[in-house]
Amino acid sequence: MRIGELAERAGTSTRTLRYYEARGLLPARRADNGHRTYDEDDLRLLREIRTLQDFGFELEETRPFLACLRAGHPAGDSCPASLAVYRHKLAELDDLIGRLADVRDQVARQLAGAEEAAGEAAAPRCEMTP
Amino acid sequence: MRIGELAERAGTSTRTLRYYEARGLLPARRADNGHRTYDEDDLRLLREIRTLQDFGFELEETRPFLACLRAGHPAGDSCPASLAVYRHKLAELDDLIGRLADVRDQVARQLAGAEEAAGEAAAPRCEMTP
DNA sequence: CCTTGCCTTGACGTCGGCGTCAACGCATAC
DNA sequence: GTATGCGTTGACGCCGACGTCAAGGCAAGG
Repeated sequence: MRIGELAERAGTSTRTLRYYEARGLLPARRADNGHRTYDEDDLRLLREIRTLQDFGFELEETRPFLACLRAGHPAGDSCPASLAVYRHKLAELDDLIGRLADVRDQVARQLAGAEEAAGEAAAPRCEMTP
Repeated sequence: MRIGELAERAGTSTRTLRYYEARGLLPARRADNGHRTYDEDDLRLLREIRTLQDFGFELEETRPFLACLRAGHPAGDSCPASLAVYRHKLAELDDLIGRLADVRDQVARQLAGAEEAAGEAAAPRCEMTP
């Protein structure tokens, strides 16, 4: 399988595959004419990368999962190093979500306060009106 | 007040102030020798920018708040355009937090599944042991 | 006179994950 | 012969908010 076919089957681009190879994530064998050659295992590895990417993992963080698959394990997360990445990402997500929730509440309060101030300006001294 | 003093009083850098001027956010008057000159109002505007930046607002999104202050309003969020930015950011945050929460749960499930698989491999057929 | 310290403009570097273009080769189909 | 369609490498562009360095000016103090 050449680069174009692999890209299409994985729903990505040839540029992406060359980039992964340059980063050492997904090295390719070469045909006599210099063309990159891939097999079904490469497709599995590529899909592992893409899945993790969709979850927000950085490329570097996918390495343990790839190593795990290459070592013959049934899944990319069958190895301790992969689990460590999971835990790290989980902590990262919890922290981020927490901070975003704080910001969200502060913005909501600012908005509520500003809306109230605008309402008072539009209809002042109306606290007792129904 | 010159650029260095303003930067220090706002807890930022001179580079940042020049950047804001280049973007048209915080223009400066000039002294005879070409040095930028700022006053207390500029400090207020700058603090408004920094506060919003800390909340994750983009620089472009701070413009309505600055215009509001320049128009003489008591707060940057005393104007409808600012409230619109608040609401937009709020929706953005809710969306982002929701998607991150989804990812978080999926990662957590993956982790749980992988840990269970690893546990079974280490101590197989132990469902009945206490 | 010379150093120190503030200021000026201009321009390149950073980070991640590619997109996009250039210029080229090789092979098959017409 | 040539048009089409695959592949190759190299290199610059993008996004946002600056950091950092270069080269220079100008004023006060020793």
